[in-house]
Amino acid sequence: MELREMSRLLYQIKLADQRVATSFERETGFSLTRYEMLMIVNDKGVCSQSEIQQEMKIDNAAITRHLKILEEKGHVQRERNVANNREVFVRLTETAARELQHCEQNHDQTNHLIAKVLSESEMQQLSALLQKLNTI
Amino acid sequence: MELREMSRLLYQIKLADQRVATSFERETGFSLTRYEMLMIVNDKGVCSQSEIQQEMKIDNAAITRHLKILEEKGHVQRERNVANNREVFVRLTETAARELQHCEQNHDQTNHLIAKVLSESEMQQLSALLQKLNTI
DNA sequence: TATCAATGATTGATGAGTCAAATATGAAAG
DNA sequence: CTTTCATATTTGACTCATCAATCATTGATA
Repeated sequence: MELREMSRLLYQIKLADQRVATSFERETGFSLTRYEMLMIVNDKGVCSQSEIQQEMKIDNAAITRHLKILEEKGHVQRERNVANNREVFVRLTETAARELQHCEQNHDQTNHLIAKVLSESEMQQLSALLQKLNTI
Repeated sequence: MELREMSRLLYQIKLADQRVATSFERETGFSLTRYEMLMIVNDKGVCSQSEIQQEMKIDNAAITRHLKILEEKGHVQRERNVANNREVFVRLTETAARELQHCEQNHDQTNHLIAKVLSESEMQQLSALLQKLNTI
């Protein structure tokens, strides 16, 4: 593949990301990144910021800043690990846990933005291709 | 598809975008967005900023700012359209045209970051899926 | 022809990410 | 013990996007 085609393909990824992220935010009220972050905390129960960082693969600075805002909004609680004061433990607040559940329940699977343009199997295809890309 | 899976998929797109864009920049010396912008100007010969905007589908403000920098770096020239002073005409400089050609020629197709993880047909598959996503 | 709406570009404020440097704590070794 | 190194988080400076507001120009119209 020529460089020109390559750049078109990569630029398509960028556009898709932008569109899809803003649609997600409009539909759920959470930014994609923060939703993902909250779900990770939810799955783990309690975890340190670097655990979140490892799962999300974004910069630590970004993690700190998101959590600061999520804390201000009352979505998470943070406290230093008494056994290791370097670490900060993060957990969901109950209101956030409830809110996320509602989000999940209200989510109309067939009517979701993406479901309108991609079938289930296409989504799986896409996921597999992206997974390969994410090994770069 | 459940909301949780959906958010994972969308987050994969975000990560892929980030990785791929930084790799592209490392390899070519141009940011993906600016490379795309320069190639569009190259294809069109001379064009107004709003033409670029329509092709790239990013905010006009971003266009203005990129072009300002590309002009400072000597990659493009800009001048008002005398027939319509609202418009700014953009064209590549000769040095930039040469530089882009070199870029294209030096591009090692088999060894490119993405070629290492995706076959040609997978790239086409990906492109088709993204095209659908970009109709949202 | 004076006004008003539409068009094209720009600017300012904000959000989300990066990297690099700073801080704070803990662990290990002389 | 105290120095030194590693780990975890935070902060600062920067880039690239967005939206909303502004400015300049053009064209239509009353």
